[in-house]
Amino acid sequence: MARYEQIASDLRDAIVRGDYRIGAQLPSEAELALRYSAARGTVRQAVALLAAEGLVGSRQGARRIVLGSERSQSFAELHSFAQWARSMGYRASGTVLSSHRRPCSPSEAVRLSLEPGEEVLDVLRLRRLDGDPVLVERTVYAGWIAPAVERLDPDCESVTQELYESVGLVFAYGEHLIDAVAAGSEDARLLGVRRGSPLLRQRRVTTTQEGRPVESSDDRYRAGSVTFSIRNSTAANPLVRRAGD
Amino acid sequence: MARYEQIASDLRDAIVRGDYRIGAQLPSEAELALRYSAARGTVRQAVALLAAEGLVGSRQGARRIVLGSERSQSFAELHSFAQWARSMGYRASGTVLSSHRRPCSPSEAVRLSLEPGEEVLDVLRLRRLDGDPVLVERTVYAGWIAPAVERLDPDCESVTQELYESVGLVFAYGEHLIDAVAAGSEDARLLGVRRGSPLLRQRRVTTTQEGRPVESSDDRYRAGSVTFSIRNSTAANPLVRRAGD
DNA sequence: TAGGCGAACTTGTACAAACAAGCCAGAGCT
DNA sequence: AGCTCTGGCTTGTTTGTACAAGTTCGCCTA
Repeated sequence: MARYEQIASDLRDAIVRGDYRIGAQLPSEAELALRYSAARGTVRQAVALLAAEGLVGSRQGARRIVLGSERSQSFAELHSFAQWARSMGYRASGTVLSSHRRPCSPSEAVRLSLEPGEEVLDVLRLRRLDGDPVLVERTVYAGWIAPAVERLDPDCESVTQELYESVGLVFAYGEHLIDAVAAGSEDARLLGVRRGSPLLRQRRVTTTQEGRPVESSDDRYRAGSVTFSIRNSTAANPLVRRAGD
Repeated sequence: MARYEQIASDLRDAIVRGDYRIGAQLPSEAELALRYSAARGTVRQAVALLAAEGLVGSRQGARRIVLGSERSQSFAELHSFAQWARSMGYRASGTVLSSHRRPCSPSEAVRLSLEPGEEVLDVLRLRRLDGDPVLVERTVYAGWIAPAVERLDPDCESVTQELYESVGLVFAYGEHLIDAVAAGSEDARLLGVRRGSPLLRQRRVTTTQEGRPVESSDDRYRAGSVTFSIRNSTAANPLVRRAGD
């Protein structure tokens, strides 16, 4: 673990613990540098990390202030339903309802950087939290990873983790589109809600460290089961609004 | 504009223009430093900016790669419906349907850092895109900003901009919770959809540069009108999943 | 008392240097 | 052909320095 990560971690703990309340000022960079016997640049990297997490804000000339005190989860926990559920104290389970290969559509070819007509693997999964159906996942995997996905246990808890352990695949980057849709008849049946009831939809494309697209997925959460949370600032602006389709 | 912002801007333009395709490698830091006659640290700040936007990814030892090629909007455009709409080429309008003062509830007192029972301003707005009703906004403003809000034109296009011009108020930080809900009868009537149809809900709390909460809002978008988009990576992880409520 | 001014403090930007750690391709070997 | 290994390249981390730019607060003055 790098020095700046240690410092960030230490400060984060202090904030989460309540040593610095929301709205309070953080010590100056010079003071922190002295306290941790590090150069000012190193301290800046540490607080930049906290700023990116939305825990602290800063303005030139004024002390940094604490904006929030909740620990945000790691990328792995965002990406993997199972890992997220576990960290929140839930018991996650899931079932593969169907899985078959087919040629990719033109739009999928673009999204996954495939040749037109190349083969993909289409998987439908139902995911549960503490036994309750919560999420319908329709995932399209690029052909090159399909064999590894097909070898997975149909009731496998964490696909992300299994793929890492079996073939060393790491999900490194993701793009997410979030909107609301009405439940179709299949969605409704699987999630145990009425047709037309609201679902939170997350469409995502995930790529490896090398930038190679792995999967494209359409995930639909039962309303009320899951909320997405984002902190932003004039400096860091990850969340973007788009016109619908 | 800082040197590193110029460099970032230049690289961003090149990516958006297509000089570097998705999946292609960026020049090395040393080469960029030479090209721009800047120190390596300055170049690193520039590419860190692009990485935060999700345009490029990086791994130690290997050249940086291009992940996306779409320009993402600024914070102002995220926060202000009107500014976002304008940048996308839409015509935004809006109407205040009701506006009244009342004592704040205990939960609002916590969210807005108010004393229990302190006065707040409750505003209901309907927003349109090219004339079509798209968004119902239920906003609670902290008492100290209420007079300025009440002075606004009821059909004011951009609240954010007006508040900046009239009292110099800047929205600097925001926390957003995104989920899906069914339209209530009021929502349905205002948006012209059926009761129970899906809406994309964005609850947010916005604060000033000093970390002082200004407003807490419950915004409901008609399904299909707006999509939220986020890029993330193992390094930068702004988006977080939460259990419902 | 209200306002203006300035000094001290704090964060932002930029440069330079050095070493660590990981990636990759080509040389060389089996 | 296929494998290993090594050297060069590239990004990551840390330190130190200097100056720019914005904030804060006390002091002085009108």
